[in-house]
Amino acid sequence: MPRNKAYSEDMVLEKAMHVFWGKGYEATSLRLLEKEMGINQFSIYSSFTNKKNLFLESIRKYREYVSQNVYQSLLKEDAGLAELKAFLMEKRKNINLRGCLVVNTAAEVGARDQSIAKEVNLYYDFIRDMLKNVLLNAKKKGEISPDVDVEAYANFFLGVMQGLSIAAKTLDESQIKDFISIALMKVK
Amino acid sequence: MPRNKAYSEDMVLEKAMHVFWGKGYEATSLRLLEKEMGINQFSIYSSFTNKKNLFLESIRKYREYVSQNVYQSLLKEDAGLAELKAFLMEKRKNINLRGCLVVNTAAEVGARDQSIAKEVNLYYDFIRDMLKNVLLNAKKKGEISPDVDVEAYANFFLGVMQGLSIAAKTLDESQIKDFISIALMKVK
DNA sequence: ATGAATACTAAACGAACGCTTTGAATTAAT
DNA sequence: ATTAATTCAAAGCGTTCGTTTAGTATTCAT
Repeated sequence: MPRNKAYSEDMVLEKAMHVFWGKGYEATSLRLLEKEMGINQFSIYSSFTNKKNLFLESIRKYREYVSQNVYQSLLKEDAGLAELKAFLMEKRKNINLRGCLVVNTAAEVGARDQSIAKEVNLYYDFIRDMLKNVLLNAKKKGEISPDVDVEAYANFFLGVMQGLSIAAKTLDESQIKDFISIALMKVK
Repeated sequence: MPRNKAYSEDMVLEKAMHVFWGKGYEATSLRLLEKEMGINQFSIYSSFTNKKNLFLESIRKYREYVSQNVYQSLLKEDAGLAELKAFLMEKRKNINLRGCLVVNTAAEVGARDQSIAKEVNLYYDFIRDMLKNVLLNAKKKGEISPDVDVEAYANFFLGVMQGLSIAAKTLDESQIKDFISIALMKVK
């Protein structure tokens, strides 16, 4: 009986994610979302309840997005130190002025909103797990010493990536190169 | 002839800085500033022109504030590696949930507003210069090898501090300790 | 074809926004 | 005392905010 939706919720969600990524939570208005998502406010609310929930879903979508478009090489089952080095070295020249949606969110919203903070933590758990797997593989391959503390180094590179997201907005390419090169010297 | 101001512009500016530090630029309303600064909107505008200019002046004030309350040990003429280690190690337990005003600003506003971006850059020049001086002193004292690239390591620690500001909002103390400890390894 | 259910457009809601103006209160030199 | 300058509290400017409502269009089982 019902009429069919004229849009894909998944596709308009990805568009919303890009808007939040570029402008942040507060500065993104529903009028802009309406324009960029290509559907009107009624549809936004009927599909995503309200602005905050749309934002929360955008963060989840972002995790999916970066898995496929940013971290794909590090998420390969057997990715090791070589992949980590290649990733960071390539990242520093291909800097994204929008930084990282989750870092931006942590900075903007911080711990002020619990549901958002929770989503941020889930994202970092995901990145940390990925890094732990990479370091474990590096050990197996003999790329790093067998007595490297994997958990500690995962937290180190997580911190480096957080710094990199800010540095990408404020430093120039050669300064970022310094940062990455020295960070990579810490592990062997 | 004129009546005297009932408030100190410098003191209300510092109060404004703390509000922006805690809430960010967009989320801080003039009504809240009015309340926290203890003066009314007319006075805010007659002293600081408009919200954006008040924000710019708050960033400048922040530089002055951290010089006296955060980085004082590193700004001492002869501060070296020992001071840097002590600073980072102490910072990791005394984490500030507000993070760093300038990192928050970089994440929130990014390069969208030129006058704000310029103020952000000035702040990082200041931090980088401080770090360069620390590393130069460390060389003189023999705490690090004479062929350490001071410029590069200054950029490295700048990146670490940017990461630390985000980590302070998202990671727990032991994870931050991992980050800092490894960052400090092998500066020599 | 009809009826029930859902999707869509467009307009509008009250509240809050950044910002400006008004007018009375206060000051200090004349 | 008068006068000119300045401060301050309060109200109000037009705009935009997130959200909702009304009314119309579309779909599909009967």
